[in-house]
Amino acid sequence: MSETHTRPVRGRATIRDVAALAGVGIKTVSRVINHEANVSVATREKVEQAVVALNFTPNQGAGALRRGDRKTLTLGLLLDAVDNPFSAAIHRAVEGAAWERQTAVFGASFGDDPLRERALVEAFTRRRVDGLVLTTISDDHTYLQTERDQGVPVVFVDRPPRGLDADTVLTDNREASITAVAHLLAHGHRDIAFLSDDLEVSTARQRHEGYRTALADAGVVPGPVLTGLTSVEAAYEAVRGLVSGPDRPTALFTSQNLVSIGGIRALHDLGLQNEVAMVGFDDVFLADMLEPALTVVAQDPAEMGRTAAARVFARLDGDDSPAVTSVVPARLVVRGSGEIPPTR
Amino acid sequence: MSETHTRPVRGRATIRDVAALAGVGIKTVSRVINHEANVSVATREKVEQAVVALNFTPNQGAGALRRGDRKTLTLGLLLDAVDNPFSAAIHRAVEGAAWERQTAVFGASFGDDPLRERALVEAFTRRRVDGLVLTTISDDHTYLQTERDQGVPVVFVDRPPRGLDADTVLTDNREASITAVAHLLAHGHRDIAFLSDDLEVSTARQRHEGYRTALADAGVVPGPVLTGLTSVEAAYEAVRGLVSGPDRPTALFTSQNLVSIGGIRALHDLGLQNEVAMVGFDDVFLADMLEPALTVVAQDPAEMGRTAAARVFARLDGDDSPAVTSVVPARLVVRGSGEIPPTR
DNA sequence: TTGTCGCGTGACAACGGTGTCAGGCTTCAT
DNA sequence: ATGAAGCCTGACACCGTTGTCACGCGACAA
Repeated sequence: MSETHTRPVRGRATIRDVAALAGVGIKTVSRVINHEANVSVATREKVEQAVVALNFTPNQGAGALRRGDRKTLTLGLLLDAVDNPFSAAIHRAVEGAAWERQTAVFGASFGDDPLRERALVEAFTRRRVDGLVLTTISDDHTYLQTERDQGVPVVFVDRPPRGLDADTVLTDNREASITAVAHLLAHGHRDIAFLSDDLEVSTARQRHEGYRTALADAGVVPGPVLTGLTSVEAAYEAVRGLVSGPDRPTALFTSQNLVSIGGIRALHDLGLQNEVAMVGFDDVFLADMLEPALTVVAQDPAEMGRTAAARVFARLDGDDSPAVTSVVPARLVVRGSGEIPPTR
Repeated sequence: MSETHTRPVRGRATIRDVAALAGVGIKTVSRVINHEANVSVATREKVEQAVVALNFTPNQGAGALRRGDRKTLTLGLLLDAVDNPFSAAIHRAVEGAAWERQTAVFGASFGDDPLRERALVEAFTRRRVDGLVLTTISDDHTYLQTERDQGVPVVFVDRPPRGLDADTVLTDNREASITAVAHLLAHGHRDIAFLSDDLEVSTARQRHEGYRTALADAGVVPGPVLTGLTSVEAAYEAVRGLVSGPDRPTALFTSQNLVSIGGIRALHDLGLQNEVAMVGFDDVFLADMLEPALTVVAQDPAEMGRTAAARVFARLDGDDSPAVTSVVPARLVVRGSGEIPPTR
């Protein structure tokens, strides 16, 4: 036992301080805090007392550095925005799954900025996260190949990767949109507008495709298509303009939650909420309390998050089968706004 | 220059690999990646090329271990639930502020569980976060004193600490509740019910206190008080029972966002939404689109998050003035439900 | 008795970086 | 010519932990 070690007055206790106080070697302390075998009961108790007395908390970063597996018990989660309800539901699910594996989650928002997406991934890399769960905005994900080469599993949620073959968790946006539009068609609508955020985003493209497919299958001519609506305000103005004209469509398919909210506001302000039918993509809080209540195709973000987390951890546990794409079903929630008959 | 170092085939490039490839010492590589002065242009370029060639990303954890300040550029953020809109808004604001300081944020939810709160703080500690921003559920925060002794700044948001003197960011719940209740009184109500989640939570207690104060100041007898409503369903049932009886109150003050939602549902289901006045605490998505639209006292969670982040970073920058409590104003948003006149 | 084995233990190197320090080389004033 | 000062550079120790290995000891079989 080394007698040279003196506990510094300030600063956090280290394993050496514990060893000195307990009168054992540092390796023995390491054994105790990691619950390894082959430590006598008496020694274990001495060490545990010293741990409590010094309020010792092991430095996980230092451990990760030395440990063979080099795991930091940390996950990077990239989201559109942590305060978007859809993203937040994914976040909660991933965090819940991670917690069971003693893993902490870095949550980060890229907003609409592909540069920030990359900067955030690099920030995660510098911190040596064990895995990445990504919603992305950039249109080329080859830059992530390096990470995968280093053994860092990458799972995409909500939007598929481009230029990279990786695990992906998606809603079938095309199919769900077909359901939404078919619902409007079944209620007699023949003039259905499509509103979405940026068509550069793959989900918006697929929803648009579903919209066109459903109409084509029914032999109906597409209605007005308004895209690039990246905020509630933009959607509000777009819908306001759209339904104010003489040839207003009889129904709207708002293909994203912020667009739906803007659309609802515009219809309410114009007193048209019972004249123009509407189906939204994504459920929103209180949608059932509106008059008319909002009919939506609801994704299941919690399930998406759970599935994504399960994929990452499966990869970390050694699953090296080919990349899989999981499709989480969406469901039509009929509430009223989608069943308004055409008025013209 | 050491010729003994060979780049391993697998695994991530280290500073040593870069040094070997560039033909310089590791310390010089360190200088380049940290943008230190006194490196010749030629050397700098050689190193930069090697960094790119090997796809080198420094291991921040390893650096933090050795560096004097010992900063991990990491923050721990504890929230009720990352998918609660109020919490999520705080999250976004903290993350935004942290990003400007190259700091990543661990976001975590404790649900309703004080044990999990402590476990999460310990998980943060093990990862040596630079600071903690906490919304809490436990009723004794003395356990955090250890962290502060180690120089980790702790800032409380939304709910004040107990048994600890620390920076705190709050809404003036008492004052905001007085505003809400005074608004109902001004519209002629004399029978106002109070509904809240658990009174063990300090915010709920203060809101209750504001309710009682406003009534006492007006010489009005308190109405029914229903507490412990910790879910939308519980609030729904409580309100349903409350307004179904013969002596139903003429107005409700629902002092938390989930309680408001349950209350709205109950009133709508009974067709009483235009008979019973209601003011909610906390704004909710789409509250302005309801009929009647919901009058609320709205907190400003984004501002709370920004303020909390500013406090943490000020402390990290050496501010050692006494703990401050910042009060973020709430504002009354008049929309309709709070202006319904008493019907009895 | 002797050898083998397993248990409990600690010395030491190593993980990937950064702080310290000293040495070689210029530059420039004395 | 001599010295002082400043720039550029790398050797080396060290941050806090875990992996490896070797050692002493008691139990037990031969």
